[in-house]
Amino acid sequence: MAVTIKDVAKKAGVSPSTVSRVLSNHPRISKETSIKVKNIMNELGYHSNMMARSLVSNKTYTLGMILPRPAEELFQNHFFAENIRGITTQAARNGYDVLMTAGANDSDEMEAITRLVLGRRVDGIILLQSRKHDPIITFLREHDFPFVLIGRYEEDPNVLCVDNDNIQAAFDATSHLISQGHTRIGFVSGPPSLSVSQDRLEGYRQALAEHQLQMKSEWIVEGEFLQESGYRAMSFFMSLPERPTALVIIDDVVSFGVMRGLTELGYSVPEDLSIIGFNNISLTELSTPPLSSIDIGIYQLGYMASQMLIKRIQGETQPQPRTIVPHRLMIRESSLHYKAKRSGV
Amino acid sequence: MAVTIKDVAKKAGVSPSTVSRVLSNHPRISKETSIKVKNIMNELGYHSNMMARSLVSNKTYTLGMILPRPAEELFQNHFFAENIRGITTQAARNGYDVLMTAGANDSDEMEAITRLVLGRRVDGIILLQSRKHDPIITFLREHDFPFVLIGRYEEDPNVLCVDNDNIQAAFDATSHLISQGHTRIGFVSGPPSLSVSQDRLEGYRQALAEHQLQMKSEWIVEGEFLQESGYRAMSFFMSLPERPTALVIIDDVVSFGVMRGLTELGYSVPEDLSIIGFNNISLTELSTPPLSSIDIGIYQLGYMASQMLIKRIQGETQPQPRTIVPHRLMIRESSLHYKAKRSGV
DNA sequence: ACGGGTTGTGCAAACGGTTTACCAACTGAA
DNA sequence: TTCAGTTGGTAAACCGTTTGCACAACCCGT
Repeated sequence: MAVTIKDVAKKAGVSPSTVSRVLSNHPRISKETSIKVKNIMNELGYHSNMMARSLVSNKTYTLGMILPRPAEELFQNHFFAENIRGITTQAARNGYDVLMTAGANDSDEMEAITRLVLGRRVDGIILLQSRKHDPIITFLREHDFPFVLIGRYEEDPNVLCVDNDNIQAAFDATSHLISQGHTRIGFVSGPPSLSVSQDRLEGYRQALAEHQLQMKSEWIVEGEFLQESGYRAMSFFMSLPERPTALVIIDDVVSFGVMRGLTELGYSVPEDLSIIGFNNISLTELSTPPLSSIDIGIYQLGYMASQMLIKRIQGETQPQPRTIVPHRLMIRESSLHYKAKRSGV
Repeated sequence: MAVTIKDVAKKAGVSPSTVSRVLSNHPRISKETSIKVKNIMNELGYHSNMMARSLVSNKTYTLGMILPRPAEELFQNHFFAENIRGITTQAARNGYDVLMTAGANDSDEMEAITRLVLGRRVDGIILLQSRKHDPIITFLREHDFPFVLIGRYEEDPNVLCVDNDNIQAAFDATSHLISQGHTRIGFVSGPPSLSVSQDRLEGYRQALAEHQLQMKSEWIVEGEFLQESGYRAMSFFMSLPERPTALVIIDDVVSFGVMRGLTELGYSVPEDLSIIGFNNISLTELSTPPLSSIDIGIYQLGYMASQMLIKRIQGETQPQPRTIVPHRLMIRESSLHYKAKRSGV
């Protein structure tokens, strides 16, 4: 049905091997033959069959990933979309495609990975998340299969991964609030088991320490990456005899919960409470007031992961296993003008 | 390196063909042999090579799609993420994976499609968008290659597609406002060239007509799917001598522009102006007040598209080429209690 | 005991490429 | 003239599966 290398060969009066060599720019093919064959290829509309090519070359030019299961977190959709855009764009630039597969549960997922790896469907894998002692990572390491993790894997420092410097990011966010004149700053954290929570808390600590500011344990609360957590944290803070005047908040969605609660209680942002969140989701610009946030470069995370993986596949060794994607402060209304009001302007 | 069908055959003392038949549950393989071979497969950790299998069977069990290029519209990320989740989940249920590829420009994209189709990398394609007289669609039809479009294609009624009933959706949104006691209802539209804009406007018209309500052309404004468009529309409406008391707005992001503008001018939603948007993006719940919206079932759109495509690939004929995904009214604060305030409650 | 239908399995030819080994013809230097 | 070294190309093996055809062994009714 489809036109094969043999059809081209026959029409050009050469052998299939010659056509193959033309395709791969083999040095020992004459200019003349090459041009002749290429013309015939165009004429016949030849396009090489990737399956056949993969079979013999053992390369698929495909990166695999598994679709993260729908998480409760609102942030997920944004992260997922931006991330995949970064991954796919970079892959495309290097001639790779991205294969996505889904699993309804853990064993499904494991089976999917097995299928991709052992079935030789992909050349490498990008993981969008990991658990402690992740069996998927164990599997991939055992088979010495190329993969890159977005995030970080405590158990094994040799795992290739790309991540943010969350300590520094929180440090910067906190410092920004300090620079706005705040001295009483609280922190709304996520689940304490997550390394993001730990790292951001640490950055917050360091910034306060550097400026010799008071750090009260009651100004640190933990929650989920949900709006409700923000709402609850806000209620708590506002009930304190000595309130913070600004908050560093683990995630934008949580920040929205805080903002909403404040509005309901008749307080205003940033005058009564200045806030800054993390992740810079698109809604930050739309809220009233617009929310200051740390942009963690989600697209870039995907982009770099893709790049690292392709290098790894092609045998380049990485100088170090971890790549850090820089973050950016996106300062908006929610964390500005505090001083202005205080000083009566 | 990897364990092949031959290794299994050798160890089991049978021929490769027998192993292959065990794999495909061929009826004429004895229970005995089947079990023996299966044991050996487990023992050796055998997994069949998809490339080889595809080569001979001419099936890849893969659906292809091209990554939409970053659009200006905020809504895109949410749509993309939900959509792909639907597509991939349904695909996985049927044993298919999804291959994503990206193109930086039109010709890139065309080349990518060619690669997937002619290179026999996928069994079918899902298109997330289309242009008028889309060359990609022309190409696919010419090659009689299975594909499904999310959206609709005016030029060819035979194209398989899945879409919403936007006329009905806008009808329902408008009717809802009417049921809340509004009689002066405006419409904020998108680019008039898009069929979404046309259809939603039509639904709005029909609802007003059914209730014999006044339809003033100055109560209909066009814009982009951007916040600014909403802001501008709002300014315009509020400057009119005879203002609408409620708005049907083509998109949630636009609605946020309206809400923000109203807040800035000291008006309040829904008391001064009730609004309802489309698409039900996640922020709708987070805004103050929460925004009423029409949920167009984005996940479902992807899910159905995937299903249609797989059926088409497997040779099932569809009763009709278009599938309509039902929409749902998500009523929130922004379009409620209008009457209540009017009557002084 | 014999032919005809099942059953269970092996052989070998695809599928569409790549790649190794090999060869013929042409250089050019000794 | 001869021999070694290029240059341009062919033939055949191979990648891992599937599958049509052949065939032996059995089962059953006559």
